[in-house]
Amino acid sequence: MASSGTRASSHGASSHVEVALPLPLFRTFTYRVDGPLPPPGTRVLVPFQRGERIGWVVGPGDPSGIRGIRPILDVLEREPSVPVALMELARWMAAYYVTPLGVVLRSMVPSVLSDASRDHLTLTPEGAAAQAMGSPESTPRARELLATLAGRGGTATVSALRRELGKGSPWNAVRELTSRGLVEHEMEPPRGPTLKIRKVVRVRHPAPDLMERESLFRRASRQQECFELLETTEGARELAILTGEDGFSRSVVTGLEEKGLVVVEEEELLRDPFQGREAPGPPPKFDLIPAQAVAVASLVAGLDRATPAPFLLHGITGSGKTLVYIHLLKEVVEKRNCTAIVLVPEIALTPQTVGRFRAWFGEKVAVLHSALSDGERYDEWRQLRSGEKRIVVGARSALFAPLPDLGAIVVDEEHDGSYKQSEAPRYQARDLAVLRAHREGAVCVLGSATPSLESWRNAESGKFTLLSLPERATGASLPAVEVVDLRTLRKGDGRTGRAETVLSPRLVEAVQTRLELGQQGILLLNRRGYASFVQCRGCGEVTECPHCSVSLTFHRGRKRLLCHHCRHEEPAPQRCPRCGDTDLSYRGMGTEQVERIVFETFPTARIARMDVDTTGGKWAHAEILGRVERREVDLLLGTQMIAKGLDFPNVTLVGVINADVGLHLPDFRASERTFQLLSQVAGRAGRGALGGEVIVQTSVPDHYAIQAALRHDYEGFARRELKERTEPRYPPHLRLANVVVSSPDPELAAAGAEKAVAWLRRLIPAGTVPAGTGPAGTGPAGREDEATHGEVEVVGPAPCPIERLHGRWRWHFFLRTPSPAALGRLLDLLVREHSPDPGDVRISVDRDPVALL
DNA sequence: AGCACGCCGACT
DNA sequence: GTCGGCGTGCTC
Repeated sequence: MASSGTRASSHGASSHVEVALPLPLFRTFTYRVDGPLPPPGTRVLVPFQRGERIGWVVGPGDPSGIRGIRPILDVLEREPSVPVALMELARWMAAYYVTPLGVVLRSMVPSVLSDASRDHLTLTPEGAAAQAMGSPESTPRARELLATLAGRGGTATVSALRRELGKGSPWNAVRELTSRGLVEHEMEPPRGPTLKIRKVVRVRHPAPDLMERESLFRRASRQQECFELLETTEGARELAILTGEDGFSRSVVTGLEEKGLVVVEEEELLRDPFQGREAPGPPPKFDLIPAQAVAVASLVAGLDRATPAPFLLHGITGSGKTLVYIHLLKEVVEKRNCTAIVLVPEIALTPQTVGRFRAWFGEKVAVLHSALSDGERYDEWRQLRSGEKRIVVGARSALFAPLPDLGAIVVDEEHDGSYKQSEAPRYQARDLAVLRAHREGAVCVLGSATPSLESWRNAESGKFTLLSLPERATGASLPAVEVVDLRTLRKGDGRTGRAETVLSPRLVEAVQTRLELGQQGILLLNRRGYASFVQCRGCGEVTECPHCSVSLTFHRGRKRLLCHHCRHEEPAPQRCPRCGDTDLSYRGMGTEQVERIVFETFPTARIARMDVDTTGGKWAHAEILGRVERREVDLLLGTQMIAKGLDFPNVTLVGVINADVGLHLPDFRASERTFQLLSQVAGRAGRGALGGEVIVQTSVPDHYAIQAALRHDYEGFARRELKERTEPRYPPHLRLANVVVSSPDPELAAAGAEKAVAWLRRLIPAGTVPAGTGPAGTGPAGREDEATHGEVEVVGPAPCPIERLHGRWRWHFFLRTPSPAALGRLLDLLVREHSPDPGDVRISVDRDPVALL
């Protein structure tokens, strides 16, 4: 589609384009194009150094002053994979998140579209012979390569060999060996997007008449049967079915082909990720309650504005936010024939959520789920681009869906940390949703029971329009929340693990009641594994990860110690590795241990545990929830992944085993996250007619985050938390960037951070008023032109809270400012102009960080 | 990132 | 003398 047909307007002569490559280079490259100029957003194959790479055309190129311009090798698509609107968004992201444009573009398209070419090496017979004789005339490096290649069965990619050989480029050896005819070097063309194909046998027309049949088939009765079967199935049937279930051999089909009666065609198949999964039922017949109707009316009115202000939909758990979204989407998709994006946290992409959208919008919905294969993802993406599917439901990256005529963007659970990408480009999808909607004139709704303080403040300042759903749609009230003070359970005995300190008498009683009534309960503990550290009682030694400065978590099921950061694992020790003592204590209780204790306490209860360790398989997650839904489970136990979006009316009890996990982390958002988690999980209770209660166990019952959660008092929490963040000042009162300097060498990391800080401080004029002393409530400055570096304050450097990660030592510092423009300029200078000391020192910038660990 | 070029210590 | 270690600079 969109074949504008004006490609003949090229001036005949060759011209140039600017190409962005997905490499850590803050610049673009100019290439010559012979033929029509591909428009911005088009993927092209270009020669780069000694290889080929995929990049995106980002605009016309200027060849003046550049020597050795090379021509592009191929235009990879007729229609840009990145439409104009998204290209502009990409440029904004590149600048704001200080990331190369090509890296941003790569993150916007399905991964199959940016898969680069690969060099293949194959051992020739001569090469195999030479290798067998030790190849004395080769250089050592070439000999090594020859042996490695032989070890891999005679063929491998250069990058695989480089990994195995380590140290330095293998290309000298490759050239030496190819010139002597010992290996063959082939460039595999970049794999285009793969389409799933099925073979279909189709009757050719016109079909033979009866007379002809007589002579055609004669004694070929199987051919005749096969042909006649085809005629009864509208002239076509899948080859695999004919040769499978129908029992015809392939030679029968071949015979028909040779007689010219049928053709075997390849047909493109769309992979449907929900194929064979539960078919969505008919839409539930819910009427909107008044508050929902008001919200829908405001949103629909927004559709009529050219650039509607973003909406914050603050609705308590169970208030029916999803139904509000659905009514908005119906208006957008059905009445106005526009398209829409629905972002949800990854974990909420269960059949339960997805099913609701599919029930209302059926085949118009594309679902982008992390469990999709690359091919499935690509298929969904194509159908969105073509306009065949009008709604996308997906995690973070679904924001970049190439939808024409965008009408609305919904960000559900907008406070959720998973909207922030933790690798480059480190974007915040919620913020980009607001931006994309604004630029495309679409309505943006951010929904949550516990909005992020950033969004709450935007609502208070009038930048966002606040919509409230203060009551549950079913009329049910929020469950009563009760606190159990863990300190009173542990008098004089600090040991954990004893059943009565894990499950208080009060919680045991409440569970018991549920079991007797045939109702269900949810138990939350936000800590995986059995014990978060193993300590020797003799010498106090705690086993740490060899690559990270964190303790290893004991996983009892696997009898191993795991690092939750780098996935290092080792066998669980029988004795202390330092002093040999066999008296080891397992401290820091996790879900595995709670599962054991719950089982011992309630031997007849049917228990399911859900955390990343039990949800390995593609659908394991959905399977566990399915069992809960069918009431095959009495108690669901798990980490935070059970706190979101679940809607089971028979769940009448929520128990929080230990609310303090995470509350004392060195992160300014620790309280906010605790409040959100408690509020979300409490919202799982009493969603049906049966009512519900919540029991929260904690050692700090007076903490304001816990107190506010008890009272379901979001606004009270927000007021208090905003005050807590004024001294010292933290977002949302100002903007933050976290700069991490890392190296395998601790000295280099520290020195690198010091050097970067010194470099930045030289740019910041002395004596200017530092950020943070201005009047409270100063919003993100719109005074772009006046922005000076002086408005930015450097805090640090210091070692990161986790000093060592993946074998690298890490130091970090903050940049704080009320002026995003000033911060952006300073960061841009840092990545472009500042060069770290020699050695393996890396600097990474995280703008608007969500977690400082 | 990935590659080439260039300049210094321990091996054929 | 060479191999290859790493620092430096470039990639259209």
